[in-house]
Amino acid sequence: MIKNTRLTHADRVFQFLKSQKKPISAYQMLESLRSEGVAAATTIYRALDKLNSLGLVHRIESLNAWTVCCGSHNNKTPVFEICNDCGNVEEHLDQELTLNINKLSSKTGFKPNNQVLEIHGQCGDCAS
Amino acid sequence: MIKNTRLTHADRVFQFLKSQKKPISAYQMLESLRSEGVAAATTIYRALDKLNSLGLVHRIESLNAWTVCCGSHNNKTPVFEICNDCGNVEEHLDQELTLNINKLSSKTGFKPNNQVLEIHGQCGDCAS
DNA sequence: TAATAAAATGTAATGTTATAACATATCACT
DNA sequence: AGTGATATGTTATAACATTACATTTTATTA
Repeated sequence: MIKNTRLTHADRVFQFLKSQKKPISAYQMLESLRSEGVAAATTIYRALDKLNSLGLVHRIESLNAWTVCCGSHNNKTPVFEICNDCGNVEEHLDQELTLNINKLSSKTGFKPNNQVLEIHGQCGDCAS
Repeated sequence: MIKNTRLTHADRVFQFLKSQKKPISAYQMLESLRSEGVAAATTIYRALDKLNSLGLVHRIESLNAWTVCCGSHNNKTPVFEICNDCGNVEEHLDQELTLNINKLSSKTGFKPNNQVLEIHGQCGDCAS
């Protein structure tokens, strides 16, 4: 008695993102998933909304693009290192950085809720 | 013999941004500066490019909007605290946080070049 | 000062990202 | 089979950003 076998477009978007090495824009996803029956931008954005609220994907604000989450965050805030040369993006979780963000917030009386930490530069591979 | 008194649209954009408390989108600037002769989006974007490369303004990636720089950074990376309630944005320079970012980078072999640090949440004023 | 080079701006079109409003289809469950 | 919930489609449009090329204005200098 198999249940919930239904494959939704959100699943397709997630599978597709997992197969990609770099962040992908919503419209790129649409083009790539048309062959699987996804017909409209709206559907992609709905899928991304859902995946995002499940913590399965991240939006990279400075790229207007999306990528899968590395796993679970354990209360650490994710930091993305984005290579200007090859376009690869790595997600990192750093305890100290997380603490310092919180420390800064308590200094300024700000209650953080969602953080965008994106570092652009050159990755180790491209530097060598 | 006065020279270089010419007021360009870049100056007008800068003046306007300085008069605003919250980040402003390019098209909002256009609407506000039409009365001063700014006629097209292109002009706004050109002005922002220039001001940005002079370090006079910042783009807030997660808002698609722009704000003046707080002053000089002294090698510290700016962090923006963005209030979800009132929309105010504060720029902070934090030594420790800057060190953390650099430390993380040296750990991962990444050469940082430009950082996007934007914290969304609730500011002190709105919390009380 | 007329000629010219450089900088600033305009115009028009288009590309890209994101959302809104409403209709329809599909699935899960009784 | 009927019903409600979820998923998807359709169409239009809003919001943000860039391109290519023409024109105007300013600064320079012969």
